[in-house]
Formats: sequence, C-alpha cells, structure tokens
Amino acid sequence: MTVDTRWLDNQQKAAWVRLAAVIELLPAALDSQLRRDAQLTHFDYFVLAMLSEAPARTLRMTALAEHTTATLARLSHVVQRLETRGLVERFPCPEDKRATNARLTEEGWKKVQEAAPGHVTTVRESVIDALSPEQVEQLAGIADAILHRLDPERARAAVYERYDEPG
Amino acid sequence: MTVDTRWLDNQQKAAWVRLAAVIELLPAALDSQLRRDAQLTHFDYFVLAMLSEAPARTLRMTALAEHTTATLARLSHVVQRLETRGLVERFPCPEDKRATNARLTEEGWKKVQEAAPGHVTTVRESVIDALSPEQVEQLAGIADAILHRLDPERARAAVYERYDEPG
DNA sequence: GCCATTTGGTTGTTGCGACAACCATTGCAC
DNA sequence: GTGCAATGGTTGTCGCAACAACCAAATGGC
Repeated sequence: MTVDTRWLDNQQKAAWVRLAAVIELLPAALDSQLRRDAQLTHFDYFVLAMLSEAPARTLRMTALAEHTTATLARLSHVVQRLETRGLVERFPCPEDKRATNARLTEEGWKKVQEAAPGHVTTVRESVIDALSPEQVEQLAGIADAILHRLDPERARAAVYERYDEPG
Repeated sequence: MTVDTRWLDNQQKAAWVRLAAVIELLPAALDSQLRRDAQLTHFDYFVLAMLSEAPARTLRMTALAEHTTATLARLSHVVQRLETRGLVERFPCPEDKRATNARLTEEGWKKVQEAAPGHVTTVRESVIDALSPEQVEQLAGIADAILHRLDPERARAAVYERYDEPG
C-alpha cells in the first residue's frame, strides 16, 4: 500500500525546513515594506518594473504574464487595479484585435522610481547582504535548479535575466 | 535627496531574480499538490505536522504559532477550520485560563500520515532531488543566513530543527 | 486589594489569488 | 468560405491572509 517513500535525511530536512520558513516569511517582508512605503504589492511593483524596462514601456498582457510568472487571470485583475490608480493604461493591440497592450503611464514611471531604492534596500538587508559573495553565486545556481523543476518552460527564458531596477 | 542607493550587480541580480521566482512559484506548487491530494493547504499541513510531533499531540496556540511562524490571528482562523473538519480539537488550558490548547484528533493523525508521503515526494521532486548534496548543504546555510535577517528571534529556535515527517 | 499593563486569543472586514466560465478573434482544415 | 479548435483576455465566485479592534484572564506596582 504505502509504496516506499524516500524520507528526508537530516541534512536534507535541515535545508528544507529553512527554505520553507524563508518562502513563508520573505514574501511577507517584501510586501509589507512596499505596501508601507509605496502602497504597492511586491507583485504590483514587479509588474511596473517589467513595464518600465520594456520598449515604449509597453507589453502585451501575455508577455507581461510571462515576465512576471503569473496567470493571465491574475494579471488581468492586478492591471485593472493599477489602471484605476492611473499607474498603467490598457489599449487594444492594433495587430491582433484579441490582444491587449499595457503601458506604464508617466505617473506609474514616477512611482517605480520612487519605490525602487527602498525595495532594493530591503532586498539587500534581508537577502543579499546576509550572504557572502560565494553564497550569492551558490544561491543563483540553486534557485535556477529549482526553477527548472517548477517551470521547465520558462526556466531558461530571458525574463530571469532582466529584473533590473530602473537606474 | 536620493541618497546613494547601492544597486545590485549582475551576479546579485541573477541570484535575486531567481529567488524571487522561486518564492513566487514554490508555495503555489506545494499548495496545489496538497490541496489536490489531501484537501489541505501547505500551512494546514504544517500545523497538523507540528501537532503530530508534540507531546500528547497537543500545543498551546501561542506555541503552535511560533512553530509555524504565523501570527496568532492567522492561526486562530486556520485551527477553527481544521476543528470544523474534525482534524483538531481545542480546549481551555487548565493552568492558564486565558490560554487554549490545540490537540490533534485521531482523524487528524490519520490525515497527516496519509498526506505525508505525497508531500515529501513533491518536496523531493521540486527541490531536494534537483540539487546536488553540496547544494543541499549550501542551501541550508543560505536559508539560515536569510532567516537571521528576517526573524532574528526565532532563527535559532528549535523549531527549525524539527520539521519531521511522521514515520 | 486595586488599577494599569501585558498576555492570550478571537472576530470582522477588506483585499488579493485561484479556478472556472465565458466571449471575441484568429488560424487552420477542407 | 464554413466549421472548429486554439489563442488572448476578462469577469465572477470563493477561500484564505493581513490588519485592526476587541474581550478576558493574569501580572505587577503600590
């Protein structure tokens, strides 16, 4: 009945428990800083950041969804809210009448620039500056390996290369 | 005005982007497997697992909250649902009338045992087996360092040592 | 012994994410 | 050019998490 489950040894368990705690706490930490300082979710910020780097600060919804590893449905809701707040605008794509383009407004652009420094500082404080340079390199490799399991399609995509802060 | 923000270099950015994707996708992967196979959230499962390891399968709400890195408010809601489903029962603590104890029911115990193998398999498939033994060790160190930034109080607590699967 | 504070916990509201249903456009078969 | 599937996107509903407000019991000062 119970087919041979390969349990975790102590070393593996130690790694997993700590990772589990990180994925529980880190999103909350990022969200709360951005929400407090910029009235933005981390995901909101990510969406704005991706648009800010795109040509003409514009992307098709589908492309934006890929960049942010989100479903179209989720993105649609988020962009709707951002549009209400005047940070983003949507307009139908001329080449494909099914498609919708999302463009960062001037106000949205300002918002990203305001929010970026605080966000980077938080990322530094909670992650990057906690690690040695070797660990940062190791982390890139580890996270990449995990991503190949979680999302084989996109793991090699350019999106993972491009999360720039606007400078 | 804009005080010197230390931006991320390419190596750091690569690590961060990948980590950001992981903390976005991994919780969803864990949740969906457990929800599908056991009608449980990952957090639900964690709560039950912690109780299953406690003496008499019983813990004070406050202690349980610490073990699961959750707020008392969140835990209260979750335990309420689990109680409705008959997996957990609550009763006032004899020694401190303010306090509430949560105890795993027999049904809850069975549920954990049923759910554990599938969960461990998922953890293996998406994380552990994607990494070399050296990377697993590195991951433990990295996650631990991050936890010390996110939650200095609890980073050294025994809880991080104890996420056993029931065997 | 009494009042203030702290501790332990619950509840109500609000907002976001997941999922499924749905509509419109496009591409393809023939 | 008609029929059908695939693509692109939106919307509605439901469940959960965050936050704040709240209540009860316990502790400490004096």
